[in-house]
Amino acid sequence: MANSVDSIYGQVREMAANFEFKPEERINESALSKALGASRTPLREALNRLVAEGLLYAQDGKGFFCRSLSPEKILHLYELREAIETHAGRLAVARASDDELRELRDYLKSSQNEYVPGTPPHRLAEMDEGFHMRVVGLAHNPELVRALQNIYVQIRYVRLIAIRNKLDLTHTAHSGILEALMDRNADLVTQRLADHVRTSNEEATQTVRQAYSQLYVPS
Amino acid sequence: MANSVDSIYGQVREMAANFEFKPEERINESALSKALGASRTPLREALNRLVAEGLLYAQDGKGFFCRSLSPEKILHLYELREAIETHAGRLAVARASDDELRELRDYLKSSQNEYVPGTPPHRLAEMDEGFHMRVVGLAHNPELVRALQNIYVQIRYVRLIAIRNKLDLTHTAHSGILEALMDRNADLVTQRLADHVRTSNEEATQTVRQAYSQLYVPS
DNA sequence: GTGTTCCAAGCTGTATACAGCATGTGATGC
DNA sequence: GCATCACATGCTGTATACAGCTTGGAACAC
Repeated sequence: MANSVDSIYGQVREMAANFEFKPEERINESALSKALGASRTPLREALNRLVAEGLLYAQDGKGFFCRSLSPEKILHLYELREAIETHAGRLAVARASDDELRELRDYLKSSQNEYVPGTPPHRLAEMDEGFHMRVVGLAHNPELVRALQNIYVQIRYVRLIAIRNKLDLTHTAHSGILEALMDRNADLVTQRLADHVRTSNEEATQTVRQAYSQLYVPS
Repeated sequence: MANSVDSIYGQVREMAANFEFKPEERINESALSKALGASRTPLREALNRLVAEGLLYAQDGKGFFCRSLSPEKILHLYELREAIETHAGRLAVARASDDELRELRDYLKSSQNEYVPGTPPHRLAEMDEGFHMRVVGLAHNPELVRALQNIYVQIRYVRLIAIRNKLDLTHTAHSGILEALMDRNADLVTQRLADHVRTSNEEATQTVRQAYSQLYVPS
């Protein structure tokens, strides 16, 4: 598994997630493969995986292109996220052991002192993602985790921008979700997750809208 | 888009969905590429897409293998399906136009006379899938559709076996879902979709369990 | 008969070659 | 100045070559 395709796949996936390719930009296979120290063959295999994941798209005869993020697409991804996370929350209430919930509490506690101004955004996003992935992990369902990971990769870039200045709110929301989980209150877990995801969605959508407006309104 | 990779991808996807490869079977690239009239290069690109979709998996140095379906995996996929379909149902209540709902009603009506003994299972599965995809389409969210399509491909084989003799029940359930949609009753839509998916899940899980037991109990 | 070793056949993973098409540039006509 | 067209460059899509590894089986020892 430490072969070339997997390695390239991971690297290009990160590049695509972070929009190191511009939206709609064509990916030059020769240049990228050279930059990654491989030939076009394994690169193209990795690119095809990323097409299947929705991070890139392919046009016959033209090559591979970076996806773009419209406000609508962000909305759609967040709706899918809400569907998965709320359902996972319900399952977690039924399936998570007390030990697992205590681990989640410890994770939240240990990250509490990092939810302060000065923490770099990528770290904030990482902690946020870490919490959510752990919650969904408590549903003991790898397919839910898998689907959610795919979404997070796609929205990571926007979250990274939108997450600034939301420190307290995020941590408070997470604490509320944990509390509802420990109370084994499925309805409350669902509601709080839904509220939290919707809030994030509004921030993210607004972020993309602003980015769009900046594109079309020259300075 | 009518190039070799896309064509091969579609064909191999069907083969994998229908388990024309046996679970855990290694895929012989040379043989398959010859059978499809192409070389190994585009075949491998298609196979990598299918790995990303979860229909196959890859082991470094060993090649590509067909997935297997355990009862647990079926359960997990159906839980994901329930999460997506119920959430889509709620959105559909808010977003579907009256015209769209009438189209759904007409679709259901036109397929009614095919829900009878004698209709081939693949046709039944197709109609069932058609109804569900249309419902989710009413949410006006391509990401939900996309995620669900991925699930349907993975469970199609099991549904094909489990669907026999469930004719009336399926159609009745669909009618109930349509009715709740036309009443714009989100809670009822959610509940009926959840019930319907869970029933299917139980049938599918039982099907796989039986297949498993047949594997290990020699005749 | 059973377990082990070794080998050959065959397969995978990657690089490279090449035909054909897309694209941008410069020349040309108006 | 502007649009158009032709062309050359460069890129994609696919086939093929080949090194290295996996694997199944034969030979062999016990």
